[in-house]
Amino acid sequence: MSASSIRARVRAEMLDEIKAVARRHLTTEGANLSLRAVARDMGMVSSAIYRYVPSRDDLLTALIIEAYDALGDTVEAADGSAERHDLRGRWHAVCRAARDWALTHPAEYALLYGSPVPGYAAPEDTVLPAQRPPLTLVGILRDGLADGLLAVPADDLPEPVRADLTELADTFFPGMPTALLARGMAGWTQLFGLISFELFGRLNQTVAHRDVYFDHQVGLMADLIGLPHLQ
Amino acid sequence: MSASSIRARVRAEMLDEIKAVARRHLTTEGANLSLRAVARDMGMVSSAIYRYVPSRDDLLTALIIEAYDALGDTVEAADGSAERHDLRGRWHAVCRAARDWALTHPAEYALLYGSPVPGYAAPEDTVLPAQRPPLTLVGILRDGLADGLLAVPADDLPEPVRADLTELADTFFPGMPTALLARGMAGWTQLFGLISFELFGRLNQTVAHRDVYFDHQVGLMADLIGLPHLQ
DNA sequence: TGTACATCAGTGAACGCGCGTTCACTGATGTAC
DNA sequence: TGTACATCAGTGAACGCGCGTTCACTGATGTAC
Repeated sequence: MSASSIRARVRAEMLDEIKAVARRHLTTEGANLSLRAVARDMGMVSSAIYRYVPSRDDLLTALIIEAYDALGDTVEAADGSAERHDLRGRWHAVCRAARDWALTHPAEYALLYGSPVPGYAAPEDTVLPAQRPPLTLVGILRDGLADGLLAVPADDLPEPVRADLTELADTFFPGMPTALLARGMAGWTQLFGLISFELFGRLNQTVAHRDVYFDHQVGLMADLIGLPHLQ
Repeated sequence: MSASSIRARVRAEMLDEIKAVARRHLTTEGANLSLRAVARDMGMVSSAIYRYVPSRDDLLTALIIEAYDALGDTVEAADGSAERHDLRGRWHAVCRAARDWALTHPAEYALLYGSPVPGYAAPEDTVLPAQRPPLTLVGILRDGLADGLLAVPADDLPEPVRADLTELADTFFPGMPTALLARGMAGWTQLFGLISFELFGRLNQTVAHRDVYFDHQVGLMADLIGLPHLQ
Protein backbone atom coordinates (compact mmCIF):
# COMPACT_ATOMS: atom_id res chain seq x y z
CA MET A 1 0.00 0.00 0.00
CA SER A 2 1.42 3.34 -1.04
CA ALA A 3 2.19 6.01 1.48
CA SER A 4 -0.43 8.34 0.07
CA SER A 5 -3.18 5.78 0.46
CA ILE A 6 -2.21 5.31 4.08
CA ARG A 7 -2.76 9.00 4.52
CA ALA A 8 -6.14 8.65 2.78
CA ARG A 9 -7.10 5.80 5.06
CA VAL A 10 -6.14 7.65 8.20
CA ARG A 11 -8.09 10.57 6.90
CA ALA A 12 -11.17 8.43 6.34
CA GLU A 13 -10.84 6.96 9.80
CA MET A 14 -10.65 10.41 11.33
CA LEU A 15 -13.78 11.44 9.50
CA ASP A 16 -15.51 8.32 10.74
CA GLU A 17 -14.47 9.09 14.29
CA ILE A 18 -15.73 12.64 13.96
CA LYS A 19 -19.09 11.31 12.86
CA ALA A 20 -19.16 8.79 15.66
CA VAL A 21 -18.43 11.45 18.24
CA ALA A 22 -21.02 13.74 16.66
CA ARG A 23 -23.61 10.97 16.82
CA ARG A 24 -22.82 10.55 20.51
CA HIS A 25 -23.31 14.25 21.02
CA LEU A 26 -26.70 14.15 19.35
CA THR A 27 -27.82 11.91 22.18
CA THR A 28 -27.26 14.51 24.84
CA GLU A 29 -27.57 17.75 22.91
CA GLY A 30 -30.18 17.00 20.29
CA ALA A 31 -29.69 18.75 17.00
CA ASN A 32 -27.70 21.54 18.65
CA LEU A 33 -24.58 19.89 17.43
CA SER A 34 -21.40 21.80 18.24
CA LEU A 35 -18.27 21.39 16.17
CA ARG A 36 -16.16 22.78 18.99
CA ALA A 37 -17.51 20.17 21.35
CA VAL A 38 -16.79 17.41 18.87
CA ALA A 39 -13.25 18.68 18.37
CA ARG A 40 -12.77 18.89 22.12
CA ASP A 41 -13.89 15.29 22.54
CA MET A 42 -11.40 14.19 19.95
CA GLY A 43 -8.56 16.04 21.63
CA MET A 44 -8.17 18.45 18.76
CA VAL A 45 -8.17 22.16 18.67
CA SER A 46 -11.49 23.48 17.38
CA SER A 47 -10.17 24.69 14.05
CA ALA A 48 -8.63 21.34 13.17
CA ILE A 49 -12.02 19.85 12.47
CA TYR A 50 -12.27 22.02 9.39
CA ARG A 51 -9.64 19.81 7.76
CA TYR A 52 -12.33 17.13 7.64
CA VAL A 53 -15.67 18.86 7.53
CA PRO A 54 -16.53 22.03 5.60
CA SER A 55 -19.10 23.29 8.08
CA ARG A 56 -21.47 22.35 10.83
CA ASP A 57 -24.42 22.00 8.50
CA ASP A 58 -22.52 19.71 6.19
CA LEU A 59 -21.72 17.41 9.07
CA LEU A 60 -25.36 17.42 10.09
CA THR A 61 -26.41 16.58 6.56
CA ALA A 62 -23.95 13.69 6.41
CA LEU A 63 -25.27 12.33 9.69
CA ILE A 64 -28.85 12.59 8.46
CA ILE A 65 -28.17 10.80 5.20
CA GLU A 66 -26.23 8.04 6.91
CA ALA A 67 -28.98 7.63 9.47
CA TYR A 68 -31.62 7.34 6.76
CA ASP A 69 -29.49 4.77 5.02
CA ALA A 70 -28.87 2.79 8.18
CA LEU A 71 -32.59 2.70 8.82
CA GLY A 72 -33.25 1.85 5.18
CA ASP A 73 -30.75 -0.98 5.31
CA THR A 74 -32.27 -2.63 8.39
CA VAL A 75 -35.77 -2.22 7.12
CA GLU A 76 -35.02 -3.70 3.71
CA ALA A 77 -33.00 -6.52 5.23
CA ALA A 78 -35.90 -7.37 7.54
CA ASP A 79 -38.25 -7.42 4.59
CA GLY A 80 -35.90 -9.58 2.57
CA SER A 81 -35.41 -12.15 5.30
CA ALA A 82 -39.10 -13.00 5.48
CA GLU A 83 -40.89 -15.35 3.13
CA ARG A 84 -42.11 -13.38 0.12
CA HIS A 85 -45.64 -14.72 0.35
CA ASP A 86 -45.97 -14.07 4.07
CA LEU A 87 -47.22 -10.53 3.67
CA ARG A 88 -48.17 -10.12 7.28
CA GLY A 89 -44.84 -11.53 8.43
CA ARG A 90 -42.99 -9.11 6.20
CA TRP A 91 -45.08 -6.17 7.37
CA HIS A 92 -44.41 -7.02 11.00
CA ALA A 93 -40.73 -7.62 10.34
CA VAL A 94 -40.30 -4.26 8.66
CA CYS A 95 -42.14 -2.43 11.42
CA ARG A 96 -40.18 -4.17 14.14
CA ALA A 97 -36.91 -3.46 12.39
CA ALA A 98 -37.75 0.24 12.16
CA ARG A 99 -38.69 0.35 15.82
CA ASP A 100 -35.61 -1.56 16.91
CA TRP A 101 -33.39 0.77 14.99
CA ALA A 102 -35.15 3.77 16.52
CA LEU A 103 -34.82 2.40 20.04
CA THR A 104 -31.11 1.76 19.61
CA HIS A 105 -30.53 5.10 17.86
CA PRO A 106 -33.00 7.43 19.55
CA ALA A 107 -31.08 10.63 18.87
CA GLU A 108 -30.67 9.87 15.19
CA TYR A 109 -34.32 8.92 14.99
CA ALA A 110 -35.27 12.25 16.54
CA LEU A 111 -33.04 14.00 14.03
CA LEU A 112 -34.90 12.33 11.17
CA TYR A 113 -38.45 12.23 12.47
CA GLY A 114 -38.59 14.89 15.17
CA SER A 115 -39.17 18.58 14.80
CA PRO A 116 -37.24 20.19 11.95
CA VAL A 117 -33.97 21.78 13.06
CA PRO A 118 -34.51 25.55 13.09
CA GLY A 119 -32.51 27.28 10.40
CA TYR A 120 -31.52 24.02 8.76
CA ALA A 121 -33.04 23.01 5.45
CA ALA A 122 -32.54 19.39 4.51
CA PRO A 123 -30.85 19.32 1.11
CA GLU A 124 -31.97 17.32 -1.91
CA ASP A 125 -29.75 14.31 -1.25
CA THR A 126 -31.76 13.38 1.83
CA VAL A 127 -34.91 12.81 -0.20
CA LEU A 128 -34.12 9.41 -1.67
CA PRO A 129 -32.75 7.76 1.48
CA ALA A 130 -35.78 9.09 3.34
CA GLN A 131 -38.12 7.27 0.99
CA ARG A 132 -36.74 3.81 1.63
CA PRO A 133 -38.96 2.82 4.58
CA PRO A 134 -42.28 3.80 2.98
CA LEU A 135 -41.22 2.23 -0.31
CA THR A 136 -40.41 -0.98 1.50
CA LEU A 137 -43.81 -1.07 3.17
CA VAL A 138 -45.74 -0.37 0.01
CA GLY A 139 -43.51 -2.84 -1.81
CA ILE A 140 -45.02 -5.57 0.34
CA LEU A 141 -48.45 -4.60 -0.90
CA ARG A 142 -47.21 -4.50 -4.48
CA ASP A 143 -45.87 -8.04 -4.17
CA GLY A 144 -49.05 -9.26 -2.53
CA LEU A 145 -51.06 -7.83 -5.35
CA ALA A 146 -48.81 -9.32 -8.01
CA ASP A 147 -49.06 -12.73 -6.34
CA GLY A 148 -52.81 -12.52 -6.01
CA LEU A 149 -52.66 -12.62 -2.22
CA LEU A 150 -54.25 -9.27 -1.59
CA ALA A 151 -57.76 -8.05 -2.25
CA VAL A 152 -57.98 -4.62 -3.80
CA PRO A 153 -60.10 -2.45 -1.53
CA ALA A 154 -63.00 -0.53 -3.00
CA ASP A 155 -61.80 2.75 -4.39
CA ASP A 156 -63.57 5.28 -2.20
CA LEU A 157 -60.94 7.99 -2.62
CA PRO A 158 -62.05 11.56 -3.16
CA GLU A 159 -60.90 12.81 -6.54
CA PRO A 160 -58.01 15.10 -5.49
CA VAL A 161 -56.47 12.38 -3.35
CA ARG A 162 -56.82 9.88 -6.16
CA ALA A 163 -54.99 12.28 -8.44
CA ASP A 164 -52.13 12.81 -5.95
CA LEU A 165 -51.77 9.12 -5.27
CA THR A 166 -51.99 8.17 -8.93
CA GLU A 167 -49.03 10.37 -9.62
CA LEU A 168 -47.18 8.85 -6.70
CA ALA A 169 -48.03 5.33 -7.86
CA ASP A 170 -46.90 6.15 -11.41
CA THR A 171 -43.49 7.10 -10.10
CA PHE A 172 -42.80 4.21 -7.77
CA PHE A 173 -45.43 1.52 -8.22
CA PRO A 174 -46.93 1.73 -11.69
CA GLY A 175 -50.38 0.25 -11.81
CA MET A 176 -50.91 0.04 -8.07
CA PRO A 177 -54.52 0.80 -7.10
CA THR A 178 -54.59 4.09 -5.26
CA ALA A 179 -56.96 2.82 -2.57
CA LEU A 180 -54.33 0.27 -1.61
CA LEU A 181 -51.58 2.86 -1.75
CA ALA A 182 -53.62 5.03 0.61
CA ARG A 183 -53.76 2.15 3.06
CA GLY A 184 -50.04 1.63 2.72
CA MET A 185 -49.50 5.26 3.61
CA ALA A 186 -51.79 4.86 6.58
CA GLY A 187 -49.56 2.02 7.76
CA TRP A 188 -46.45 4.09 7.21
CA THR A 189 -47.93 6.98 9.19
CA GLN A 190 -49.04 4.67 11.96
CA LEU A 191 -45.62 3.03 12.19
CA PHE A 192 -43.77 6.27 12.75
CA GLY A 193 -46.55 7.59 14.96
CA LEU A 194 -46.12 4.57 17.19
CA ILE A 195 -42.35 4.88 17.32
CA SER A 196 -42.45 8.62 17.97
CA PHE A 197 -45.02 8.27 20.73
CA GLU A 198 -42.94 5.61 22.42
CA LEU A 199 -39.66 7.44 22.03
CA PHE A 200 -40.94 10.90 22.87
CA GLY A 201 -42.58 9.72 26.07
CA ARG A 202 -46.30 9.55 25.25
CA LEU A 203 -46.55 6.01 26.59
CA ASN A 204 -44.87 6.79 29.88
CA GLN A 205 -46.92 5.68 32.85
CA THR A 206 -49.52 4.08 30.64
CA VAL A 207 -48.10 1.28 28.56
CA ALA A 208 -45.49 -0.85 30.27
CA HIS A 209 -45.21 -3.72 27.82
CA ARG A 210 -44.01 -1.82 24.82
CA ASP A 211 -42.97 -4.68 22.54
CA VAL A 212 -46.27 -6.47 22.76
CA TYR A 213 -48.23 -3.24 22.52
CA PHE A 214 -46.33 -2.27 19.40
CA ASP A 215 -46.91 -5.63 17.76
CA HIS A 216 -50.58 -5.51 18.52
CA GLN A 217 -50.98 -2.02 17.11
CA VAL A 218 -49.12 -3.01 13.99
CA GLY A 219 -51.43 -6.00 13.72
CA LEU A 220 -54.47 -3.72 13.85
CA MET A 221 -53.05 -1.74 10.96
CA ALA A 222 -52.37 -4.95 9.05
CA ASP A 223 -56.05 -5.79 9.53
CA LEU A 224 -57.09 -2.45 8.09
CA ILE A 225 -54.88 -2.99 5.08
CA GLY A 226 -56.27 -6.46 4.65
CA LEU A 227 -53.04 -8.42 4.94
CA PRO A 228 -53.98 -12.10 5.10
CA HIS A 229 -52.91 -14.32 7.99
CA LEU A 230 -50.76 -17.24 6.97
CA GLN A 231 -52.61 -20.54 7.27
CA MET B 1 -60.11 50.03 40.96
CA SER B 2 -57.35 50.45 43.50
CA ALA B 3 -53.94 51.60 42.48
CA SER B 4 -52.36 48.31 43.45
CA SER B 5 -54.67 46.31 41.22
CA ILE B 6 -53.76 48.52 38.29
CA ARG B 7 -50.17 47.57 38.93
CA ALA B 8 -51.22 43.93 39.06
CA ARG B 9 -53.06 44.25 35.78
CA VAL B 10 -50.17 45.92 34.02
CA ARG B 11 -47.96 43.20 35.37
CA ALA B 12 -50.24 40.50 34.01
CA GLU B 13 -50.34 42.21 30.64
CA MET B 14 -46.56 42.37 30.54
CA LEU B 15 -46.35 38.67 31.28
CA ASP B 16 -48.84 37.99 28.52
CA GLU B 17 -46.80 40.02 26.10
CA ILE B 18 -43.64 38.19 27.09
CA LYS B 19 -45.35 34.91 26.36
CA ALA B 20 -46.69 36.21 23.05
CA VAL B 21 -43.24 37.34 21.97
CA ALA B 22 -41.76 34.05 23.14
CA ARG B 23 -44.33 32.13 21.11
CA ARG B 24 -43.36 34.16 18.08
CA HIS B 25 -39.72 33.31 18.68
CA LEU B 26 -40.51 29.62 18.83
CA THR B 27 -41.58 29.88 15.21
CA THR B 28 -38.17 30.89 13.98
CA GLU B 29 -35.88 29.43 16.61
CA GLY B 30 -37.60 26.26 17.67
CA ALA B 31 -37.16 25.30 21.27
CA ASN B 32 -33.91 27.28 21.51
CA LEU B 33 -35.82 30.02 23.19
CA SER B 34 -33.67 32.94 24.30
CA LEU B 35 -34.74 35.21 27.14
CA ARG B 36 -32.36 37.89 25.95
CA ALA B 37 -33.96 37.88 22.51
CA VAL B 38 -37.43 38.13 24.02
CA ALA B 39 -36.35 41.05 26.19
CA ARG B 40 -34.76 42.72 23.19
CA ASP B 41 -37.99 42.39 21.22
CA MET B 42 -39.89 44.02 24.04
CA GLY B 43 -37.49 46.91 24.25
CA MET B 44 -36.30 45.93 27.68
CA VAL B 45 -32.87 45.30 29.00
CA SER B 46 -32.20 41.59 29.31
CA SER B 47 -32.25 41.48 33.07
CA ALA B 48 -35.65 43.15 33.31
CA ILE B 49 -37.37 39.99 32.16
CA TYR B 50 -36.49 38.37 35.46
CA ARG B 51 -39.08 40.60 37.12
CA TYR B 52 -41.68 38.48 35.33
CA VAL B 53 -40.21 35.09 34.75
CA PRO B 54 -38.00 33.14 37.15
CA SER B 55 -35.98 31.40 34.45
CA ARG B 56 -35.91 30.28 30.86
CA ASP B 57 -37.14 26.80 31.69
CA ASP B 58 -40.10 28.16 33.64
CA LEU B 59 -41.14 30.24 30.67
CA LEU B 60 -40.84 27.19 28.44
CA THR B 61 -42.96 25.18 30.83
CA ALA B 62 -45.64 27.85 30.91
CA LEU B 63 -45.72 27.95 27.12
CA ILE B 64 -46.02 24.18 26.94
CA ILE B 65 -48.87 24.00 29.40
CA GLU B 66 -50.76 26.81 27.72
CA ALA B 67 -50.27 25.20 24.34
CA TYR B 68 -51.60 21.88 25.61
CA ASP B 69 -54.58 23.68 27.04
CA ALA B 70 -55.24 25.64 23.87
CA LEU B 71 -55.18 22.41 21.91
CA GLY B 72 -57.33 20.70 24.53
CA ASP B 73 -59.86 23.53 24.40
CA THR B 74 -60.28 23.42 20.61
CA VAL B 75 -60.46 19.68 20.53
CA GLU B 76 -63.07 19.46 23.27
CA ALA B 77 -65.07 22.29 21.75
CA ALA B 78 -65.11 20.53 18.39
CA ASP B 79 -66.30 17.36 20.05
CA GLY B 80 -68.99 19.20 21.95
CA SER B 81 -70.36 20.99 18.92
CA ALA B 82 -71.17 17.76 17.09
CA GLU B 83 -74.28 15.69 17.66
CA ARG B 84 -73.59 13.23 20.48
CA HIS B 85 -74.83 10.23 18.53
CA ASP B 86 -72.86 11.09 15.41
CA LEU B 87 -69.75 9.22 16.48
CA ARG B 88 -68.05 9.48 13.12
CA GLY B 89 -68.84 13.18 12.89
CA ARG B 90 -67.39 13.76 16.32
CA TRP B 91 -64.27 11.75 15.51
CA HIS B 92 -63.69 13.72 12.35
CA ALA B 93 -64.40 17.02 14.08
CA VAL B 94 -61.89 16.32 16.82
CA CYS B 95 -59.22 15.24 14.36
CA ARG B 96 -59.79 18.26 12.15
CA ALA B 97 -59.68 20.59 15.12
CA ALA B 98 -56.37 19.15 16.25
CA ARG B 99 -54.92 19.48 12.76
CA ASP B 100 -56.22 23.03 12.33
CA TRP B 101 -54.70 24.06 15.60
CA ALA B 102 -51.40 22.46 14.64
CA LEU B 103 -51.35 24.17 11.25
CA THR B 104 -52.01 27.57 12.79
CA HIS B 105 -49.56 26.99 15.65
CA PRO B 106 -46.82 24.90 14.05
CA ALA B 107 -44.06 25.95 16.42
CA GLU B 108 -46.12 25.19 19.50
CA TYR B 109 -47.16 21.89 18.00
CA ALA B 110 -43.51 21.00 17.43
CA LEU B 111 -42.77 21.94 21.02
CA LEU B 112 -45.43 19.51 22.24
CA TYR B 113 -45.11 16.66 19.76
CA GLY B 114 -41.66 17.03 18.26
CA SER B 115 -38.39 15.79 19.60
CA PRO B 116 -37.89 16.36 23.31
CA VAL B 117 -35.94 19.52 24.11
CA PRO B 118 -32.43 18.45 25.15
CA GLY B 119 -31.74 19.13 28.81
CA TYR B 120 -35.36 19.99 29.49
CA ALA B 121 -37.56 17.61 31.46
CA ALA B 122 -41.27 18.32 31.24
CA PRO B 123 -42.55 18.77 34.80
CA GLU B 124 -45.54 17.03 36.35
CA ASP B 125 -48.04 19.80 35.57
CA THR B 126 -47.84 19.12 31.86
CA VAL B 127 -49.18 15.60 32.24
CA LEU B 128 -52.86 16.38 32.67
CA PRO B 129 -53.21 18.97 29.90
CA ALA B 130 -51.35 16.58 27.61
CA GLN B 131 -53.97 13.91 28.16
CA ARG B 132 -56.90 15.95 26.95
CA PRO B 133 -56.80 15.04 23.24
CA PRO B 134 -56.57 11.27 23.73
CA LEU B 135 -59.21 11.39 26.43
CA THR B 136 -61.52 13.26 24.09
CA LEU B 137 -61.05 10.70 21.35
CA VAL B 138 -61.62 7.73 23.61
CA GLY B 139 -64.55 9.58 25.18
CA ILE B 140 -66.32 9.34 21.83
CA LEU B 141 -65.96 5.58 21.96
CA ARG B 142 -67.17 5.53 25.57
CA ASP B 143 -70.31 7.43 24.59
CA GLY B 144 -70.92 5.21 21.59
CA LEU B 145 -70.68 2.17 23.78
CA ALA B 146 -73.00 3.63 26.41
CA ASP B 147 -75.55 4.49 23.73
CA GLY B 148 -75.33 1.08 22.11
CA LEU B 149 -74.00 2.51 18.85
CA LEU B 150 -70.70 0.71 18.85
CA ALA B 151 -69.89 -2.95 18.51
CA VAL B 152 -67.29 -4.22 20.92
CA PRO B 153 -64.50 -5.76 18.90
CA ALA B 154 -63.34 -9.28 19.70
CA ASP B 155 -60.77 -9.14 22.48
CA ASP B 156 -57.66 -10.46 20.79
CA LEU B 157 -55.23 -8.60 23.03
CA PRO B 158 -52.14 -10.36 24.28
CA GLU B 159 -52.21 -10.66 28.04
CA PRO B 160 -49.60 -7.98 28.97
CA VAL B 161 -51.31 -5.39 26.79
CA ARG B 162 -54.68 -6.26 28.25
CA ALA B 163 -53.25 -5.71 31.71
CA ASP B 164 -51.77 -2.34 30.80
CA LEU B 165 -54.93 -1.15 29.11
CA THR B 166 -57.18 -2.45 31.87
CA GLU B 167 -55.30 -0.28 34.32
CA LEU B 168 -55.60 2.67 31.97
CA ALA B 169 -59.32 2.05 31.50
CA ASP B 170 -59.86 1.77 35.25
CA THR B 171 -58.39 5.23 35.71
CA PHE B 172 -60.19 7.10 32.97
CA PHE B 173 -62.91 4.94 31.48
CA PRO B 174 -64.05 2.34 34.00
CA GLY B 175 -65.54 -0.66 32.30
CA MET B 176 -64.38 0.15 28.81
CA PRO B 177 -63.39 -2.99 26.88
CA THR B 178 -59.65 -2.97 26.36
CA ALA B 179 -59.90 -4.05 22.73
CA LEU B 180 -61.85 -0.88 22.03
CA LEU B 181 -59.43 1.21 24.03
CA ALA B 182 -56.58 -0.24 21.96
CA ARG B 183 -58.37 0.91 18.82
CA GLY B 184 -58.87 4.33 20.32
CA MET B 185 -55.17 4.56 20.96
CA ALA B 186 -54.49 3.49 17.40
CA GLY B 187 -56.62 6.40 16.27
CA TRP B 188 -54.83 8.79 18.61
CA THR B 189 -51.46 7.61 17.31
CA GLN B 190 -52.60 7.90 13.72
CA LEU B 191 -53.94 11.41 14.24
CA PHE B 192 -50.69 12.79 15.54
CA GLY B 193 -48.71 10.75 13.04
CA LEU B 194 -50.68 12.37 10.25
CA ILE B 195 -50.24 15.86 11.65
CA SER B 196 -46.53 15.39 12.31
CA PHE B 197 -45.90 14.00 8.84
CA GLU B 198 -47.70 16.92 7.25
CA LEU B 199 -46.04 19.54 9.43
CA PHE B 200 -42.56 18.08 9.37
CA GLY B 201 -42.51 17.82 5.61
CA ARG B 202 -43.07 14.12 4.88
CA LEU B 203 -45.86 14.90 2.43
CA ASN B 204 -43.86 17.44 0.46
CA GLN B 205 -43.84 16.72 -3.24
CA THR B 206 -46.21 13.81 -2.82
CA VAL B 207 -49.55 14.88 -1.43
CA ALA B 208 -50.81 18.23 -2.66
CA HIS B 209 -54.40 18.12 -1.40
CA ARG B 210 -53.70 17.92 2.27
CA ASP B 211 -57.19 18.57 3.67
CA VAL B 212 -58.84 15.85 1.65
CA TYR B 213 -55.99 13.45 2.23
CA PHE B 214 -56.21 14.02 5.96
CA ASP B 215 -59.95 13.46 6.02
CA HIS B 216 -59.65 10.29 4.04
CA GLN B 217 -56.93 8.90 6.29
CA VAL B 218 -58.97 9.73 9.36
CA GLY B 219 -61.90 7.97 7.72
CA LEU B 220 -59.81 4.82 7.24
CA MET B 221 -59.02 4.85 10.93
CA ALA B 222 -62.69 5.35 11.77
CA ASP B 223 -63.39 2.23 9.71
CA LEU B 224 -60.83 0.26 11.69
CA ILE B 225 -62.42 1.37 14.94
CA GLY B 226 -65.84 0.50 13.62
CA LEU B 227 -67.46 3.91 13.91
CA PRO B 228 -70.85 3.68 12.18
CA HIS B 229 -71.82 5.95 9.33
CA LEU B 230 -74.85 8.09 10.04
CA GLN B 231 -77.86 6.99 7.99
C1' DT C 1 19.62 5.92 -1.41
C1' DG C 2 19.55 10.91 -0.69
C1' DT C 3 17.97 15.44 -1.17
C1' DA C 4 14.63 19.35 -2.42
C1' DC C 5 10.21 20.48 -2.61
C1' DA C 6 5.11 20.02 -2.04
C1' DT C 7 1.32 18.52 0.52
C1' DC C 8 -1.24 18.28 4.43
C1' DA C 9 -2.78 17.81 9.65
C1' DG C 10 -2.94 20.23 13.41
C1' DT C 11 -1.98 24.74 16.25
C1' DG C 12 -3.21 28.93 18.58
C1' DA C 13 -4.90 33.36 18.37
C1' DA C 14 -8.43 36.08 17.01
C1' DC C 15 -13.16 38.09 15.32
C1' DG C 16 -17.63 38.86 16.41
C1' DC C 17 -21.25 37.07 18.08
C1' DG C 18 -24.54 34.63 21.29
C1' DC C 19 -26.41 33.11 25.96
C1' DG C 20 -28.55 32.84 31.34
C1' DT C 21 -28.24 34.90 35.43
C1' DT C 22 -26.81 38.13 39.37
C1' DC C 23 -26.43 42.47 41.59
C1' DA C 24 -26.32 47.14 43.22
C1' DC C 25 -28.68 51.01 41.57
C1' DT C 26 -32.36 54.70 40.27
C1' DG C 27 -36.70 56.55 40.02
C1' DA C 28 -41.49 56.08 39.74
C1' DT C 29 -45.67 54.43 41.88
C1' DG C 30 -48.50 52.91 45.78
C1' DT C 31 -49.61 52.76 51.01
C1' DA C 32 -50.23 54.25 55.75
C1' DC C 33 -50.71 57.67 58.88
C1' DT D 1 -54.99 66.49 51.56
C1' DG D 2 -49.98 65.97 52.56
C1' DT D 3 -45.94 63.67 53.80
C1' DA D 4 -42.73 59.60 54.96
C1' DC D 5 -41.84 55.28 53.81
C1' DA D 6 -42.13 50.84 51.24
C1' DT D 7 -42.67 48.45 47.10
C1' DC D 8 -41.53 47.45 42.68
C1' DA D 9 -40.08 47.91 37.41
C1' DG D 10 -36.46 48.66 34.88
C1' DT D 11 -31.22 49.82 34.25
C1' DG D 12 -26.50 48.82 33.15
C1' DA D 13 -22.49 46.49 34.15
C1' DA D 14 -20.53 42.32 34.92
C1' DC D 15 -19.39 37.07 35.30
C1' DG D 16 -18.38 33.15 32.96
C1' DC D 17 -19.54 30.61 29.59
C1' DG D 18 -20.72 29.00 24.77
C1' DC D 19 -20.46 29.07 19.54
C1' DG D 20 -18.76 28.90 13.97
C1' DT D 21 -15.31 30.24 11.24
C1' DT D 22 -10.82 32.35 9.44
C1' DC D 23 -5.94 32.75 9.11
C1' DA D 24 -1.01 32.68 9.35
C1' DC D 25 1.93 29.33 11.23
C1' DT D 26 4.75 24.91 12.28
C1' DG D 27 6.30 20.50 11.58
C1' DA D 28 5.65 16.01 9.94
C1' DT D 29 4.86 13.07 6.02
C1' DG D 30 4.87 11.97 1.10
C1' DT D 31 6.72 12.67 -3.85
C1' DA D 32 9.90 13.46 -7.65
C1' DC D 33 14.25 13.51 -9.30
